[in-house]
Amino acid sequence: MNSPKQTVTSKDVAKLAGVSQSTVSRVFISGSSVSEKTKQKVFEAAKALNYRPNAFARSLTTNESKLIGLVFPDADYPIHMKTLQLISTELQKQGYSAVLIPWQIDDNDNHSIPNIFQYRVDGVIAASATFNKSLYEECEEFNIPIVQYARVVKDTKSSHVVSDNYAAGQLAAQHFHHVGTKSAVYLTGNVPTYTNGEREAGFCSEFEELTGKQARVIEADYDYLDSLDTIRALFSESTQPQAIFCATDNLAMAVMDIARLEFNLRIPEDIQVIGFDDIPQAQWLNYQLTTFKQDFKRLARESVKIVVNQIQERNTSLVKLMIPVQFIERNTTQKIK
Amino acid sequence: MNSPKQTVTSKDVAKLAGVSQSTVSRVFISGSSVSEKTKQKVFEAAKALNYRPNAFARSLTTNESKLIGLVFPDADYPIHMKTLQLISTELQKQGYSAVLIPWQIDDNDNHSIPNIFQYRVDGVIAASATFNKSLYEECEEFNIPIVQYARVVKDTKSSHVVSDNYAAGQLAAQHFHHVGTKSAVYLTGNVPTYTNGEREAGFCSEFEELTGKQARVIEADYDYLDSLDTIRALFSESTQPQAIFCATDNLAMAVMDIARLEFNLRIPEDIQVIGFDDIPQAQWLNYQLTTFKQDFKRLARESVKIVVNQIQERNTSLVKLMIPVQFIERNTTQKIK
DNA sequence: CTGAAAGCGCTTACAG
DNA sequence: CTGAAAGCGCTTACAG
Repeated sequence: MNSPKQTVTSKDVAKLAGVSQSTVSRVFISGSSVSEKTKQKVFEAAKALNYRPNAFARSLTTNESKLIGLVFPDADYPIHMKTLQLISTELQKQGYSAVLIPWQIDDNDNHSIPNIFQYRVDGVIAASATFNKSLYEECEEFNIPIVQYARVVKDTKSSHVVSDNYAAGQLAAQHFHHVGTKSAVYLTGNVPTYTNGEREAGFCSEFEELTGKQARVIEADYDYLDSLDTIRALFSESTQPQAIFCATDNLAMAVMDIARLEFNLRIPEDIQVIGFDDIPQAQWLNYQLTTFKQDFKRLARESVKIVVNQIQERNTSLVKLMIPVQFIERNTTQKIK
Repeated sequence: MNSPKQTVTSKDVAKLAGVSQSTVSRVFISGSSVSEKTKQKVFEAAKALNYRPNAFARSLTTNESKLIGLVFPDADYPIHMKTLQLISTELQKQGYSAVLIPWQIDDNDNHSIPNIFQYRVDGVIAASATFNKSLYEECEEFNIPIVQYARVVKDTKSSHVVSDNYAAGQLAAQHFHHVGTKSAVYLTGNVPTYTNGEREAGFCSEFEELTGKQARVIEADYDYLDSLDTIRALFSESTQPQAIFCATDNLAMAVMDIARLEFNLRIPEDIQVIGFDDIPQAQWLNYQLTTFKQDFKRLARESVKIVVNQIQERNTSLVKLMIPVQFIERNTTQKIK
């Protein structure tokens, strides 16, 4: 039953439709001048034969692949599948497909060419939080536009679209101030990222500006379990902060669990918590976490728009876009009266 | 600064290395007979020019693309990014790359050919839980092997590798029985899937076999929030089950939250809970959920192995693989004495 | 609007 | 082991 992969080509369609091969080709290129009548004939023949234009052959002549390389996000953070889906959908709308760029390209092994570049992607969207130097170099080498999604790696010749993390930090500080908070902590993860740095900077500067007191910055770990000891240590001190702004919801939930389960603290009465990301768990009965929501849909749409524009207009000017973030007030913060 | 995309071809390398174009080509095909000396010359020239073989041109002659279509999982389930990463890595090892097949191919819009098939993927791995009929039809049409990852859609000409869900159900029932449970519920989601059906069947038949009582099956919703009302209704009944086996960890955590926060039930003393998936939250202090862990690494490895084998050996016999599941006993079940 | 022909960058028999 | 040449399935000037 293993019929050999009989590929139907434009030649076959041409023969059946009684036209030349170039005419068939034209029919499948939007904007070409083909009479309605022949167009119909060709469509019929194509349908009868189940013809699909061969994208490889096409890209060989047009010198564009309609393929976008996608560096996908690190595992384990619940929000990322949506990202992927949004980007993929958005790309499809624009006539592009996504090919996955392996998360870790082995930087040492120079002999094995990262085979992804053999596919001549027209552009790259980088949604991974970790930095891959060789990727940027390759892209620059081959003049491939690259846009960073919800992240910023400095000193790279690349565009980015990112949430306004600084403003989020400011907002968190303002909220704490408005409800009378006098001491606050910014709880961060272990890997320094630009976006996280912005949150921290916005929070700390605004808190000091408003209250005259410095917010403490404590480094824990982005992983829930690995953050626990640091949080325990914090709560074991003689005086505890009145409010904690956490780099991620994950971290915020670790704080909540420790505070309530191990230190019998009430939230928000004894201690207030704000997270970042609005992961699904933030809405769970047990957490009801006040947090910030990024507009991932818009981030995806804009990222795609940017690469596509740079590809099609051969536009090399980099664009840096900042998207506002939404404050979601739930039950882990005190209400402003 | 917008240097035109100067593509370096094998011809350029040939000229620089002082050999013929076909020799250059041979150097980049493993197994071709080229003298060590010319090989070195070519490598040097290639490096100097930063040459990358053009995969499109290659696949045009070889009639294989080294591209695998990947139907990626539905959003919002925390475990899936790992899946993607594992599959992608595994593919890379085998010399393949993954191109994303949009989650929703519009079945109605027949005029717009799903452009993904213009890329002539050599095979497909389907990791989405939702069924896409046209995808299977396309694959069969074009004789493209397809393997389902951690899921089974019946009546399709496709291989699959899947966890032993039936055994997991049996194990859950056995555990409940061993600690003396007399009444149990299987709490399921809203979308019927084959894998979930297996869990249910294994659980119900084993529970009845061991205890002589029938387990109740209740349909909630895979979404945490949407499942809450059903769970509330269950706990509002006059008598409550002693144990609940949930189709997913998500569901199990909804049960726990409702039980503890709204009905003041103790877990596992008043009610036992078992989940399925071992999502990161299962280890959180607040949950410590007893659950089952799928061997995603192995699922990924086997899936890839199967497609690659079917591609390279032109092997059309379907393979159905079942991978054992690991029971992880935490604190939401009573201990066997 | 349509066709014949060249060319995209490779691989692969075929000679030598 | 190596080179010249045909061919993979398209697109795109060039004529008509």
